Amino acid sequence: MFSKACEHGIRAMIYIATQSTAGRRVKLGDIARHSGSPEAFTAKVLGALSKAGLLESLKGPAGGFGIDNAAKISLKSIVQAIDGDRLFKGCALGLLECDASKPCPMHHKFGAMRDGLNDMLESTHLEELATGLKSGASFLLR
Amino acid sequence: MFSKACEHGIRAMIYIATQSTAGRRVKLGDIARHSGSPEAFTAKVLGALSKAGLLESLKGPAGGFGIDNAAKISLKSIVQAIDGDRLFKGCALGLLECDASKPCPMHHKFGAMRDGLNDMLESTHLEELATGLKSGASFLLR
DNA sequence: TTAATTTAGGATAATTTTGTCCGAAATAAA
DNA sequence: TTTATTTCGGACAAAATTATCCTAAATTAA
Repeated sequence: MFSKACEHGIRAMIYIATQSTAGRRVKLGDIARHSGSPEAFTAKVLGALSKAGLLESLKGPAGGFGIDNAAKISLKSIVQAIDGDRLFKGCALGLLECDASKPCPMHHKFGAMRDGLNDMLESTHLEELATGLKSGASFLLR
Repeated sequence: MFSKACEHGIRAMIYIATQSTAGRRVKLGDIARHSGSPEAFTAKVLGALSKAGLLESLKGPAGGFGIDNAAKISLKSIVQAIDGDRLFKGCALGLLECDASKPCPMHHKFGAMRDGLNDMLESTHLEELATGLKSGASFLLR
């Protein structure tokens, strides 16, 4: 469903969100450890998320990554920043073009499902996921 | 969402279904041409589907591939034969284990969406897709 | 039996994705 | 200023996926 890069990215973002009270920064090593992702690869993904404006980063001692508006960051924005639009706009059967006027055989059946995915990702924000994680209702490492 | 192999496989199966009246066989070259897939790679995928019992194949002149129960072949059975269970059982965030008793932060939100996907793939059968294609309501090449 | 046709399957190649390594740049503190 | 720390970014490596090639095996027909 999501690429590995995206899975790493989402997990990292959720962890960062749990730690980002009052502009506090989290270091890459911490993030990788607590989100179960390889450090160097996570750095790449966080770079993309930072470039997309979903994350603040600062170099040097006392530097690190931080999120200050977790309530406004949707899962969709993260997925889009990493995996692009393929999940939201691409044809289920891989046709280069596919729309209601000249649909692939799965187009209509797929549409409803995709709308559901889209709604879910748009309406889910980092803050609620971070809250669940902090409260012990959910987990990042298994 | 689906792997390329799976996209090729579904397209090929739909085309074969449109041609499979009364035990008629379709040749690989035909299938590849009409479903817009690379021939040799499609051969691999069809091999897997044949091994899974979703498809009959016969060697030699007058040989080829055929489907005789398109009404009973669901999209899900095709996806499972090629991509396995990852889409239906894997954790959205890539955790090795993830269930309601110790869920990842996305587990519950993801569940509803996945159920929708599962239902759609289970309730959609080759026959109806082939019918749509034959009638000109949908297309395989673009 | 021989020849032609067609799938099966293994080896190999190309591409993409995933992941690592390392030096440069920035920043803060001593 | 120097040193330590940390992200940034490019090059590189490994693994998975996608795709091709070629020979063998099966089957049909001449």
